[in-house]
Amino acid sequence: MEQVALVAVAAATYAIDKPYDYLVPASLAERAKVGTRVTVPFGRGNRPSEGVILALRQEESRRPELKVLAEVLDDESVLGPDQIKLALWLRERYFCTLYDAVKTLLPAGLWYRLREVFSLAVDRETALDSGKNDRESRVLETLAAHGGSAELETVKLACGEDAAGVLRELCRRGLVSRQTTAKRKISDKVVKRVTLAVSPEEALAAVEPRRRAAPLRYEVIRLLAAAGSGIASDICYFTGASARTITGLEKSGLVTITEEEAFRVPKVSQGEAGPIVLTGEQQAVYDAAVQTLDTGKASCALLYGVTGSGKTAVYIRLLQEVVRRGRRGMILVPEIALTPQMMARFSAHFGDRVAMLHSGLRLSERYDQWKRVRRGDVDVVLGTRSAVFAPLEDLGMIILDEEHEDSYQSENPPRYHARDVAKFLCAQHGAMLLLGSATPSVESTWQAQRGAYQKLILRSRYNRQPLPRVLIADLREEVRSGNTGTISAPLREELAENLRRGEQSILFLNRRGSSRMLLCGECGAVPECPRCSVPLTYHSANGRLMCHYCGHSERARERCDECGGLMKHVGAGTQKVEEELHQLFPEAEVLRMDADTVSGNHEALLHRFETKKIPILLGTQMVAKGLDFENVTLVGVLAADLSLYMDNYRAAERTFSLLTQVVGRAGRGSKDGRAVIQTFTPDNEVITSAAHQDYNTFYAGEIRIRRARRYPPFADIFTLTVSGPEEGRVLRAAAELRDAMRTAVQYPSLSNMEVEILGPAPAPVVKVNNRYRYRVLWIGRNDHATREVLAYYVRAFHQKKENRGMNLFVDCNGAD
DNA sequence: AGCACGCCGACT
DNA sequence: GTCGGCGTGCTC
Repeated sequence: MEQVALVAVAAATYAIDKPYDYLVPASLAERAKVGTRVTVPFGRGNRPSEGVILALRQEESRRPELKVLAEVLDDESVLGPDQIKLALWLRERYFCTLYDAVKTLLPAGLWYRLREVFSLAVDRETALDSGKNDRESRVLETLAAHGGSAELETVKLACGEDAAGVLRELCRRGLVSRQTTAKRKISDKVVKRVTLAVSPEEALAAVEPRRRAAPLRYEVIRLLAAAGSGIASDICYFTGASARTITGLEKSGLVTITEEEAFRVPKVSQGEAGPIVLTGEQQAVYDAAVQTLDTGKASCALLYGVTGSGKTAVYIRLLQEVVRRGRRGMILVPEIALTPQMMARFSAHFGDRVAMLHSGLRLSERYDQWKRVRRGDVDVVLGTRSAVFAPLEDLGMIILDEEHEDSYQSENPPRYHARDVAKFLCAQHGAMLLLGSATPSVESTWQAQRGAYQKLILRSRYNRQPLPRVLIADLREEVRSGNTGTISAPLREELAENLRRGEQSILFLNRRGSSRMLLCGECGAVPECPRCSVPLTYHSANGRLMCHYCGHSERARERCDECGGLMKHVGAGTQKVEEELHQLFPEAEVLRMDADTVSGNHEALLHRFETKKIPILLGTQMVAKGLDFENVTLVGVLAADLSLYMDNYRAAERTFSLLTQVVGRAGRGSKDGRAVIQTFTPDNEVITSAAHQDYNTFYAGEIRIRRARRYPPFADIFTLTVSGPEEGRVLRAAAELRDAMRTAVQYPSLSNMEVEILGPAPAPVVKVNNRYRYRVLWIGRNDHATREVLAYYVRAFHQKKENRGMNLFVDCNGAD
């Protein structure tokens, strides 16, 4: 009998991805368990690759073509049978490789980096005499210089990128041997601290002569001379240097790098743990949900609850009930930073039986939490998007709070949506999925309307506050009356009124990104990223221009590269608005909050706003969320239309949700609130219904449009993006893809899919990292048959040799 | 993707 | 003859 392992191999690309069979040698039979990570030889060159054992099989006869498992990396399985099923589902659903699927569902702290170490297999003298050409000699000398063995990366650094091929040749001749070691990528809670190894004067003197040739080295030293020492990642951020520059400085003996314990995330404060008393309405919702839960069948409910209706209390009671029934539960939130109160409440009620998983944790801490879940030490998981992969057994309920939020969709591939993953898990476990929101996604409400989801409603605000009085300011009239500014007459009056009363106001500039750029005052040139088709963003924290797409960074110049004119700052416009406010109300202090003024601690800024009673807070997107101030009685939306006319089917939904949230901010305290919405389209139904906090009207209008235009939920939109370095080839390949798919959907077997294929069209940002991107849209149904067809085309695309150097990826109902 | 194998021209 | 360029096809 032979033992055979089915392995998901990291080196397998999408086109050739499948479980590969490997022979388990007797020496590894004990440790090679399902769900353990392994290394295997792969491809013609048998280069070592990571993998995960998906299954084991006993076979009668020996298959001589099978290769043998090289190593087992884990002592215990890291992947349970449920998770293997989930990985298979992820692959099918998001067009990624098995291994990528496995990787997304394991915590990042668990990952190993493979290192290849090459050693001289003969004595030093023989080795140094054996080089057949210059390249071989250099490699052998490098190995000798490193005491006989060195990592592949080290050799590449010294001898160039082709060192790998030379080393292979030397291995074949028996001069060099290769070992593969697995090393923990993230070991513990440590950060790298960089300290000057010599006096600041000496260090500066050392780098000064080569200041022109090696400006980054100079900048790093200058920073360290001023600061003494710093964390490596911070130094890279402020100077634009790479990690390599810093290791280079270490080699030159100018700095030392030490690892030190990173500070821990502050402990969650304990909240009140008294029993939760539900209101009549909350109780009714709770009862209905428990009834559904007790059927033990997979189900989904939509909890529509206006802001302040006490959804969290219902969540906690339901999860307590799930736990009481011997099952476990999960609650997902869009962004943990905004819900410290929720974390406090959960730890108060579930104590150490709750695990918190979110981006604020260090990798090792996340790993620790994950291990607690896997051991079965917790009943409830609270976390952000990726927490949906926490390996909870006996799952009884998953709650998605604010289910309409975009952050539930991953922004890097595989671009899973936590709601869809949760739905799959609930189906597997016979669990209940509860979606909560004050402005549910149109898709979810549609499912509730047609009866596929249970409908649960919380109508009344907890402390019975009246809704704010909303005024819509018509910006067209302002233009007609000669007001060229951004503050309309009605908003001006309300602001003056608030200043008189000593109450606070929040002004909201509804614009994404909140970025600033530079613009030449003379010729109008805007510095663009050399690799992407976007303007560079100005960061005042380090005085540099940076690209948000590829990470390119350069020093900001005072004068234009083209004409020598003085550069001006332009931006999301908060600064312009700030100036205007100063002119209108010279005596009033204005607190501006955008990416530029915040730099990481918006809590401190908000605290100042609250305690110092600063009259006006002006900000971008970030002021819309999680703010709750007693003394704020006026909220102004400066340009409600801005997010409305985006090229995306969800623009209306997002705008409605945003406006509703912002308007809801006014008058959370005891005083009456007002809101002013400035718009060029005062009759637009999205804006008027948001002003009245009228979800039903918004929904009725929006679902009509979606039906007419065949947008989700009436169809699913697959985006197939072709990318590559040459625009012409990318465009041609995309057009060919479109033609091939159009032909295919006319086949009788596929013609019932009712598919529409559009494109190619350039992606919103056509060039990223020197790669052009064009898209083809497939509008149809996201069902198994369709995914099979699309998977076929993705595979075919990668197999075509004309498409070398190009890539194709698929996304369904994506965010942009 | 990454690698070996094979086929062809240039050169000792 | 043989070194090395690139085109082709496979990965348990």
